[in-house]
Amino acid sequence: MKEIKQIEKNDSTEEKIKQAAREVFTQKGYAATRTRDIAEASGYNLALINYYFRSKEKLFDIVMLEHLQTFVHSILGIVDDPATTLQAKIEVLVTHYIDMLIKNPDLPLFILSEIKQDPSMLISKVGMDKMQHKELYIVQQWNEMVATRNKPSINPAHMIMNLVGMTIFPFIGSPLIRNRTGMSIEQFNVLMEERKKLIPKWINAIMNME
Amino acid sequence: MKEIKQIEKNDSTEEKIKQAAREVFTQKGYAATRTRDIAEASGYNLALINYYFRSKEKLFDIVMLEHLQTFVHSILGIVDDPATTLQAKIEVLVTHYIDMLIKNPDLPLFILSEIKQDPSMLISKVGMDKMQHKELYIVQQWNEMVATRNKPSINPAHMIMNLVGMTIFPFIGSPLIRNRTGMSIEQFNVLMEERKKLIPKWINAIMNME
DNA sequence: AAATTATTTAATCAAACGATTAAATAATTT
DNA sequence: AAATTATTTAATCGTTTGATTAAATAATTT
Repeated sequence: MKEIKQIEKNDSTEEKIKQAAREVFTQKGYAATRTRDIAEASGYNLALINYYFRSKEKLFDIVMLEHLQTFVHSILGIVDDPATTLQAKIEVLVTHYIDMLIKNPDLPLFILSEIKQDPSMLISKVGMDKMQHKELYIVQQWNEMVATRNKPSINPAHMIMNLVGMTIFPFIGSPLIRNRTGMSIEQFNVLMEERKKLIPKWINAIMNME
Repeated sequence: MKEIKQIEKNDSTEEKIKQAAREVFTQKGYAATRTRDIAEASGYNLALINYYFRSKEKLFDIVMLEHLQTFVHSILGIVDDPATTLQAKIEVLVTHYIDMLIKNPDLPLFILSEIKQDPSMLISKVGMDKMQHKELYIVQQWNEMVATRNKPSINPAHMIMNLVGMTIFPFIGSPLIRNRTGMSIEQFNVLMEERKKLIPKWINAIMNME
């Protein structure tokens, strides 16, 4: 056994600081986060934060890197699976992301805000340019679908925006939505659970219209 | 004529500072914006900024207030018009918002980020709780529609999220989308122009499915 | 031309913030 | 028990930042 001292990997001090940093950064954004906030949230002190991670920016880079990996993670496995239909892929994707977003509702706004501040991060801090042209199986399936379908063609970019927008936007707009409607987080999450099944149907309806 | 000295209202120094503040705040957010940035962007100096607006926060409040008014503005006029059909209202709304977002692509991410930081702003800094229960005409039209339609009913909240998500999300995700696809802003805007006509159709297809 | 107002200059303050350091103490390992 | 490692304490440094001030200059009005 390698794990004798630390029962769980996230029991180490370094990991606990990283966890705290993740929470604070994700909730407040880089600029509004003070290193002292992270110290307080972690239960350790300022000196130790810098002892482990050298600087605020280095700690942020690590947090952001892991976040982006969380986001990209397992997408490829879903999207590149020859065993599932296009329809099934959409269902799995939406379910997967809504589950993740219910657990991490701040993630989209945080990531999109920081990317906007520094889009070069996508290629510098993450090797996100690797799978650029990988000829994913889902692309092939998409092309087959639009070919065998005798409807006016739709720009795939539109459908991706629709799919991602319908899935992610409610979480980005959640504070506003909840404020306006008086919805609780629980009620909101019930709606999100409903959307797991609804969004694929809606995408389907859009594809088969006219 | 009241406007002899200043040909345009936005020729005054106060207005030019406010404009600069709007640009910087909207692009970088409150926390990442330094008062010195606003001074530089306005062409005036730090002392004058504080001379006119007392503090960074006061200036921010004004900017945010005007932004929220921009967002809410004319919605009521569209949504509460008894002369137009529900379908027509959706078309006008989408067109109106996409036009506005092409001119102000940073607005949604900025507003939603700052609202998230301080949701109480919606009622404190803006009188956004006035038109709370105003029994808008569009609500009546919606109820009529779902009544005369013999399809399974959909929670209106879902449809609003879909409509707003499909309209606004592309602008929020624009930096990421453009980075991934290599799209230029012009190409992106062409897509957004297309969506003016497409989104109402998609909403329609969703409403009439099953 | 004189008076008033707008804007700049430059210096400065106080507080906040990222970061470092050295020494003290606690916890763990050997 | 001794040695090593982890963490705290507390002080401090240098910089940034929001904000203020007083005096000088420019622009506008009277």
